[in-house]
Amino acid sequence: MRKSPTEPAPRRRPDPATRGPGGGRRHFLNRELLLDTAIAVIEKDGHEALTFRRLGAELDVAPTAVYRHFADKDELLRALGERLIEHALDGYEPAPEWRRTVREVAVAARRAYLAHPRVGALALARVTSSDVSFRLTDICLGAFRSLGLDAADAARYYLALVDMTLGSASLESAFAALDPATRAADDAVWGAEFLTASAERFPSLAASAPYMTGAFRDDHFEFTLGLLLDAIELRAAGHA
Amino acid sequence: MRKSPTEPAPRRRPDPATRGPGGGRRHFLNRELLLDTAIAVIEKDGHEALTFRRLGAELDVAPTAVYRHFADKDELLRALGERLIEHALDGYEPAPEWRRTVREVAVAARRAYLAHPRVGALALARVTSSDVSFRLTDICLGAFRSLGLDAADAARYYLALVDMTLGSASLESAFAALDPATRAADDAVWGAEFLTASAERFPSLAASAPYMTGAFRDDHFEFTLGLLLDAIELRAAGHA
DNA sequence: GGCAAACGTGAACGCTGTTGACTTTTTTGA
DNA sequence: TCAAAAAAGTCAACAGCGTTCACGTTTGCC
Repeated sequence: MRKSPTEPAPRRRPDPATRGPGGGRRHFLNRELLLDTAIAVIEKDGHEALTFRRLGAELDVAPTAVYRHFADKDELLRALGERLIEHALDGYEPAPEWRRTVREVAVAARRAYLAHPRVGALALARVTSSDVSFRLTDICLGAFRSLGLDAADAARYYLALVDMTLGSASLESAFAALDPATRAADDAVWGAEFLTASAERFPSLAASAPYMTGAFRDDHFEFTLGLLLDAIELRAAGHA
Repeated sequence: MRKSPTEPAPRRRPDPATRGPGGGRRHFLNRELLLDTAIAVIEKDGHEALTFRRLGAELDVAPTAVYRHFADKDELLRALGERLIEHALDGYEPAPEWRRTVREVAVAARRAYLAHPRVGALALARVTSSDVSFRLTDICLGAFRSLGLDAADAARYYLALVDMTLGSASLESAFAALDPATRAADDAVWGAEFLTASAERFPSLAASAPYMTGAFRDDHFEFTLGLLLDAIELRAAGHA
């Protein structure tokens, strides 16, 4: 954060004799370029590779040039989330069936928010200024309204949907950053250890152990989402 | 990570003349003390305050002493999650009613995993070695089994429950680390802007805007959880 | 053409997790 | 009982990150 101008940081001035050239206005950097570069970096090397230094290297600029376009990293990440949503869902038209609409939006949004563990939280922290996001919210609320729910209930179910979608993305994104050895240990151990070790003490666990994998496949999220939509449909029917 | 011993780091040796005293075995540090200190730090100042230096300061030891007890920060965080679960749920006995059981476990687990955004992901990455966690998994699976579900279905619903619970914790934990001004901006803007600005373009959004807050209250998670449990109950009935 | 604004640069800061050699204390085994 | 090994804590330092601030260059405006 930039400090109050009344309190200059006690920092040694660079020796003018050794200071190199300034940058000047080159007029090729802009937010969109930075964001698209950030997306490419994440897709190639994961979200932990997204540093200012990396962005600078990719675009042949000083890392600090990024601060001319984004106040700080959180602002970069917020804008990143919005851009990913636009890429995925700009121009989206609702499907004829409400469930399909909500599913398509949620699955795509989750995929977008997988980019970085903080993106979901940042999306929730500030009302977006993006027309695409407004429109998607409107579409989902409209889908719930088509079930006969009033505005307050539609909002409540929408927030449940958001919590689940962004939560799943946040969790999986954090998981993806763990080192592969840490992650890989899981499946093998569930399979081996509990078929034999603790069947008497934990019988339900022993019986289900072979099936306790796959929490992060896309179709697993869609399964959970389907449960949520079942419940919403059930409750809406109860309102009628 | 400690490197292979075949490849010493090219680092300048400290001048023996200036090197002070080593630490010796004082036998008062242990994992439990470190974990409980970590918990206290997080509760007092939030998860970003949890650094090795902070732990060292709290216990009057060098920060690097922590490495004698935990291989790295991830291992500390994993152990932290397990300890929090033990605090919350050790000795838990299932309620007479399956929904209440699952709800009590999920709400308490979510509360534990709010400690740090990475704890949920770390919990998923490795099969726990904690009896408490095994037992809780067994209890939840047992609750689903009591609905007449088979072992594979019980596992699938359990994973949905885990995804939702840990996801919600991960998201909210990340949200909690944002600065208060970023967080506070949200509610005011939902209230003001959309009652007036875009009602024609986004009618459902405009109607629901006054209700679009409160995503992070505990009762909101319980509402979403209730939806999930409704759906599980409905699908279990379809199996009968 | 000169000045102000915009934007990029470079040096440096503060902070974090981490490494590896050293020191001190405790434990072990003969 | 003593010496050696093990355990555990210390210290100095590293690499890397986000960030700040002063400087330098380019562009746009009057």
